[in-house]
Amino acid sequence: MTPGPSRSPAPETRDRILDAAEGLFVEHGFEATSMRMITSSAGANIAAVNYHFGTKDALIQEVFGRRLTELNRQRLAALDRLQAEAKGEPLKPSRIVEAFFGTALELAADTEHGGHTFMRLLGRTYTEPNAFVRKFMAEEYAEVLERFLGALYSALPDVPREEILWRFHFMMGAMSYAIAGTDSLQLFAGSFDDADPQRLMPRLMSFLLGGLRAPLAEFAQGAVQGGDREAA
Amino acid sequence: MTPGPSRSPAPETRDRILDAAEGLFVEHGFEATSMRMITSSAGANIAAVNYHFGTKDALIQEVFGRRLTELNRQRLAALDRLQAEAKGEPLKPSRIVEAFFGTALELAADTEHGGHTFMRLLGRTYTEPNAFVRKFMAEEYAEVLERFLGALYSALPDVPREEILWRFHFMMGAMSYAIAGTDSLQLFAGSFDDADPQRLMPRLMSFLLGGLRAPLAEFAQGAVQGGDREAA
DNA sequence: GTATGATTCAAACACACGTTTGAATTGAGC
DNA sequence: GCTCAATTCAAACGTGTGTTTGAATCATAC
Repeated sequence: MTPGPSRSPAPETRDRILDAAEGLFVEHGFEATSMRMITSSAGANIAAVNYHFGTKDALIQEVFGRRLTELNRQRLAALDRLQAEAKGEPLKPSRIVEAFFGTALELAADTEHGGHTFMRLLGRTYTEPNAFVRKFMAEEYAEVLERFLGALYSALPDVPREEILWRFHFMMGAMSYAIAGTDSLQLFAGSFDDADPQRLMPRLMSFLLGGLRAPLAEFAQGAVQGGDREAA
Repeated sequence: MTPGPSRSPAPETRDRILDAAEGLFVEHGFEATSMRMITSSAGANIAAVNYHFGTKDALIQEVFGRRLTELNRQRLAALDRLQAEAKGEPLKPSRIVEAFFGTALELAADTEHGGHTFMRLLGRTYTEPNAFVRKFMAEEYAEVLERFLGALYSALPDVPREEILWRFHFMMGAMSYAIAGTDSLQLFAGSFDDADPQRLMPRLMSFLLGGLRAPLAEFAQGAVQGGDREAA
């Protein structure tokens, strides 16, 4: 039962289901997207999803897996390239940030092959409550985060590691919202005519680097008066 | 049917349901939280929620309404105070940002009366797919965003309004993730021992102001080379 | 052409969902 | 003590969920 494709090259039903699921997950969320919505949108039978993937959770995992693995592979490749070019010299923090977030933004700018759709989904999923999804994401990110945080630690030896960690967290939030929140929540009513992903890249990069370079906060209570140490 | 409380002062069942719902929504999300989970957690009968609120959507709306209205009232009061003190002088952008985000961070630092729980929920909800929730949030935020963005436009007359809009968007993302993502996604494995909300405030503020002040990006394609104009 | 494995299909499974019902219980005002 | 409205309760409503079944169809190899 649930034999799985043994040696056939590319049955297209499987991919149609993945594409349909990806789009519907973005639009309605995981829980609110039913298997019947997915299969009918993909023009497949309801039983097809269990035949090809087993369970709904496994389908979710596969929706992420096929894109996230590749994204993180590219991120690591970009970091490898940087470190190879540097030949032992310390890396510029801005280049590290570009390798991580720029790679993601390039995927988000791809509106033709579903990259944009996926990045919207990914952005929302960082705060997804579903335990299964969380666990999967953590595993998928473990190596990448270790490598990039390590690179930043080396590039900024004078900045406390905890500060770097927090700022990386802040940066991920800014990027995720920039991508996921633009067209989903119309809080900023009618104002994002210029949601062109091509233009998002330089805008966001400038903001991220500004935040990374901000003076380190002192732990005075109340209003923040930034110190004069520069973080980056 | 569904008479609603007409003139009684404070039946406690209603509040127990709201508190239980708030906590469960944070933990599992809206869709994955059932009425039975809520009422059993609140020690109430399953029918109580429909008696007091009518529908699940109305309950969700009330969970947000009771806290978000107050938060935004405080934000506007803080801006009023700033503008009164300035007596016509232009406001410092950093003060405007503090009025908006600092007020929210203070609520997030309140772990005793559920403020922290609520802010985690709020952060995730900015990207919530549910159409009903989105519409409600947009209405609830309309006035506050108009006032604060207007204040920033006046404080930064030389910066294109679209840039200010984007940076505000980025800032909201950084804050939301900082609050919502800390304990939900353990991407940064085991590293956030120091998740003390009191310390989050100065850290995040420094980052946000750094991003706001970052040089404006030029729209060169490819890697970002920030211009030399300062945004704030 | 027939055998074999992969895939599709209509139908049903048991279960959980949000909501409703109508009777019981409570509590204050007279 | 009685009245009457507010509230609680057990039970059921109809519907949609993820998943499973077993037969039908398809495609390939011999």
